[in-house]
Amino acid sequence: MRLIVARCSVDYTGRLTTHLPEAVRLIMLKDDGGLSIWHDGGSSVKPQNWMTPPTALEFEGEPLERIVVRKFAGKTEDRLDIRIVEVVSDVTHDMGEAAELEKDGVEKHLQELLADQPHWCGEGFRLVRREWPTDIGPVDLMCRDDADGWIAVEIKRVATIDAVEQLTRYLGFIRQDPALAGCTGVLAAQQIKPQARTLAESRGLRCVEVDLAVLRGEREPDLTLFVA
Amino acid sequence: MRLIVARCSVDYTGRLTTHLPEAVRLIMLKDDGGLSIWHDGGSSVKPQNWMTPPTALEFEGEPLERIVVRKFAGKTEDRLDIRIVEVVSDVTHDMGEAAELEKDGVEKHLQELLADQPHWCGEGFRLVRREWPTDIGPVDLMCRDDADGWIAVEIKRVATIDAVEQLTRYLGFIRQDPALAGCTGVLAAQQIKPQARTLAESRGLRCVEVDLAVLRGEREPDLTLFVA
DNA sequence: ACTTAGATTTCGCCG
DNA sequence: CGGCGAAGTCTAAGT
Repeated sequence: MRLIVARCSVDYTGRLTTHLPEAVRLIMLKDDGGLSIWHDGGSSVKPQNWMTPPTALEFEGEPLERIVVRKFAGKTEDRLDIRIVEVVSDVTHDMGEAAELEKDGVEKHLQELLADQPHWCGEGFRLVRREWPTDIGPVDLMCRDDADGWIAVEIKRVATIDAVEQLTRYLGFIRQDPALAGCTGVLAAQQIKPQARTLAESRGLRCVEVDLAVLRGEREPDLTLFVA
Repeated sequence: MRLIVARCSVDYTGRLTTHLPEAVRLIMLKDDGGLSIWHDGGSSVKPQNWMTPPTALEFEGEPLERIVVRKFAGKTEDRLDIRIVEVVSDVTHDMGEAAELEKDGVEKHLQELLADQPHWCGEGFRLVRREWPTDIGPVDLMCRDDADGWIAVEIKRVATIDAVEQLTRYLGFIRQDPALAGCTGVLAAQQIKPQARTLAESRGLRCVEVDLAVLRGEREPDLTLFVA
């Protein structure tokens, strides 16, 4: 990884056009051709300008006066033009092997756990299939209950009004099939916003709050959940 | 801005849990308390871990052995624990005044261009007003056609299902006015996702794809657009 | 302060 | 490779 601290101005043309006036900035150059430009002010997590690989880099001048980064995204060319007035620092570090981030607790895990134990979504539920396709995208789970009724389940980490709208849309398409005309909906989430719950119930959709630790068998279910 | 290159491992707990095994990484510390952690592999534009300001930073050891970053987001604490095995480099640069990014070509510009040339949204369209107010927010454009019919236009750079929902909500409120009960809807965008088109057409909303370069008069319109 | 919508969103999965 | 949905989305604007 090469880190250049330099007084520079930057112009980008591609999906849009941007300009950065002259200032001291950090230019981060990765081995794969990725590049990002940073300043102390502004966003902490998003660069002022960037280019994702694959890129073609061009260095001009000694000392460095200009870096041109090109990328061919479809039919249009993306181009980043860095004009360097003064190089403050220019160092390269070998960071060795890649070390990937291990994540735990995202929506996918929740879906896997509920697919294995669909009874947490409703008593007697059994899984028919995950990612049940509709014309406007897949429903997370399609289940049937003791009475062989169909239930579409939408899973979220945090369920907002958008999740209710999403499930409603799915049901609209699912019910066009006469065999599934009686399909009902369940919204399952670690957390359900009060407004989402209100809207869901007004539309006849059931809401279920699930606990990741309970699904994993790491904790006993809270009995009050069954009373509520 | 402080740039630390160090062999370290990182643990994050907050909205989820992540772990980064030991490797050489760049730790970018901004003056406002923002922090991000980078490695040569992986994404070019997104850090492996980060914390947005406001944060509370704690430095331990001389030489540096540990950095703990804390953030209080509501009732839960976000925490980033950086264990440093070896500091390779540790430099600080003063980058001076902020220099903001000037952008051109985002959704707002598309709206300005279509307001000037509403006929791209539909034949014979003329603009009544931009940002036509409704109870739940303004519609991008309100137009009338040759037959004096009303048309609400929602503009997006990329139109997804959300854009269809948004236009549908607006129309629901607009049509409450008896004078506008017959108002129809048009979704205008540089790019319309297939599912958004499907949903829009199932609701009787027209879809129009527009070309920024054509709107600016920089390019001739593609005649096939009129045939389709 | 909180909500809503845009973003050069980025990222990952699945067709 | 393209479409689609999630993201520790982030961020800016409006209320």
